[in-house]
Amino acid sequence: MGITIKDVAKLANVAPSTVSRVIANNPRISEKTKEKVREAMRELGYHPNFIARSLANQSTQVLGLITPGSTDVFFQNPFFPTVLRGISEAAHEKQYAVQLTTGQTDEEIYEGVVQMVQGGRVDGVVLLYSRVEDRVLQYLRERHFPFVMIGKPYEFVEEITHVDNDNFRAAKDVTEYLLGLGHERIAFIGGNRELVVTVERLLGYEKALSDAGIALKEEYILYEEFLKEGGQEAVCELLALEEPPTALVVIDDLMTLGVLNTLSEVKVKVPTDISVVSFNNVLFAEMASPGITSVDINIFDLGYQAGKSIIQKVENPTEPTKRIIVPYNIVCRESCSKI
Amino acid sequence: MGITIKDVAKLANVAPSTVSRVIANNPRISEKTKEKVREAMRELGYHPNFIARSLANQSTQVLGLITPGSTDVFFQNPFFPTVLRGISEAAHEKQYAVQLTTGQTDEEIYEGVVQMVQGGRVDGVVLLYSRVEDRVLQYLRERHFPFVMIGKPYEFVEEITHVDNDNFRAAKDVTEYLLGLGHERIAFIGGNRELVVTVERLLGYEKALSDAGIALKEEYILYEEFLKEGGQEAVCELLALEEPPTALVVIDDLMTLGVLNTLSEVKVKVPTDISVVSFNNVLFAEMASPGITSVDINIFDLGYQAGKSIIQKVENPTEPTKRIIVPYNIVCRESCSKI
DNA sequence: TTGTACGCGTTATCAA
DNA sequence: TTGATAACGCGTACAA
Repeated sequence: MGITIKDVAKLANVAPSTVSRVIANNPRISEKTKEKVREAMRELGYHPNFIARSLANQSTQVLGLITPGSTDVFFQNPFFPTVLRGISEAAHEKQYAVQLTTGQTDEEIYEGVVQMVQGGRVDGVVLLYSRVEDRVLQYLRERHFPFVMIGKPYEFVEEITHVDNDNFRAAKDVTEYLLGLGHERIAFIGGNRELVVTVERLLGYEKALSDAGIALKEEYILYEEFLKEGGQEAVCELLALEEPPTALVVIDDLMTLGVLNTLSEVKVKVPTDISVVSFNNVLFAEMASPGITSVDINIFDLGYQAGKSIIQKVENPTEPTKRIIVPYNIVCRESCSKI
Repeated sequence: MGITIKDVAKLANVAPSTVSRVIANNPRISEKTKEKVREAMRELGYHPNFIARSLANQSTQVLGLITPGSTDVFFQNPFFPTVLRGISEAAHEKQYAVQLTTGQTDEEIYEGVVQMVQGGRVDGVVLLYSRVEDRVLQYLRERHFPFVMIGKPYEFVEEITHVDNDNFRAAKDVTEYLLGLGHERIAFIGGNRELVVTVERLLGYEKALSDAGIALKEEYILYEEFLKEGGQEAVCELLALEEPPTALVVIDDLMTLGVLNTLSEVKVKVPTDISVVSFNNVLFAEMASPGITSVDINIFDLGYQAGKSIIQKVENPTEPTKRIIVPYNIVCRESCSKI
């Protein structure tokens, strides 16, 4: 079908291997033949066949991205396109292509990863999430397949290259910010408790409270799905309490949107009646009314660093384990006030 | 490195070709040897190598997705993850993998497509947008490379398989809806005018007005970027008019978010002072306050159908050109009222 | 500096 | 029903 190295070789009157070397810009080829070969390539409109190259090289120049099961939820969150853009940019810089897993359920995704990996479709993968006892992670570790993770590993922190924020501190910071405003009844609305990010932020929240000498209340700690519906449910539960909180730490802007919605429905005013801080600072943190005070975790950078790291690892297998902490900063808007 | 067909063959005491046939479930192999081979595969944990298979087959089982240049804008819109999910699901059903282009600028994307296509990385591609005089489209057509498009082709409508809504009618419908509410001064806020979707919806808007005997006003037709900032700018311009509109047709929910924001800043009330209808019905059409009356274009289905179509085309090159029209429906919320 | 020959892991054709 | 053997397009030792 397509133009191959042989066609070029014939036209340029050289051996196929010479053409191959010209493509690789091998210094041991004379400038003269290089030019001759390049001319032939141009004339024929030659483009190297990646598949054949991959087979010969045992390397594909493709990165695999692994989303958590329940892709529908994950994709809905603006977090996803933003990390994707970050990874994509890093990939582009180094001429890597990017492939996605396609399953919906955990099982499908797992199968997809096995196919990607064992099928030799990708040189390395990036895990877009971190959860407790993850089968995919375990598999990748067992096979010693190159990967990096976005988020903090649940186990083997020292052995897994990962890109993360200091979520513990971030959560501690925002909780202290609320404490500083005079709040004492502060609730925490987390996501799925199997996600490490939930755990880390919860720990930060708890630390801030205990440092301040405030007892933790079990009924102030909720875990919901990473959706606006999650936020809605949480609010209902909290408002039903006999001593409802005066401030909320919500783990994700999307959930916060649900929170704000429900609050406005039941005529609870933000921030006068209740203060809210959130995480991720995606687009609608700004667009919501009131604007949401949110921790900007630099999602793009998370992706970009992860992309760079996995490529380094692929190209240099002896690359040491790394932990990259991306800075965060709190963006204050109108969702908090003194008590 | 990995386990190959040869290892399996050796263990099962058959020829490599036999193993290959077992994998393909070739009916001319006896059940007995099939079982023997499968046992060996299990024992060794064999997984077929896609790269080798691709080379032999001249087919990769990979679909390429092509985003428009200015990926940053495109990715911000919830439209993207949703189509992606649709395509992804179709791909998964047929065991296809999905690869993304990675460039930012038009030029980079174009180069990426050429690499994908000529490099033999993908069997077919889906264009996630439709614009006037698109270089990528032209390239794909010239090479007779299998592709489908989401949106209506600018040219050669009969020759390009595409998945689209009837945007003309949808825009006409919503405009007539506003007319029915008594509005006569209706403005249109479009996206980039090179995008076919902008053109189609504009035509629908114009038709509705002219059918109603209302003269078009040039100053009521604006083109902005597909971002909330676009919506903001548009509003400023419109409000500066000596006869500002009483209703707006906005081409995208994200822009509408900007519109609402700006309106609320300048204390113009929706829907009492001005009515707004929008398109796409993404998550925050519902979450905005007031809720946005928006045309649900079934984004997921757009993607799913496109995925199915490109796979059909790849697997059967003689497949006739198709045009798939995905139905839409108007979701009424609180952003419109009688004048 | 360049050419020859083989291997990468499959599939497919042709014999047996 | 199965086994040799030749592709698929490229990279690379080894030879020249």
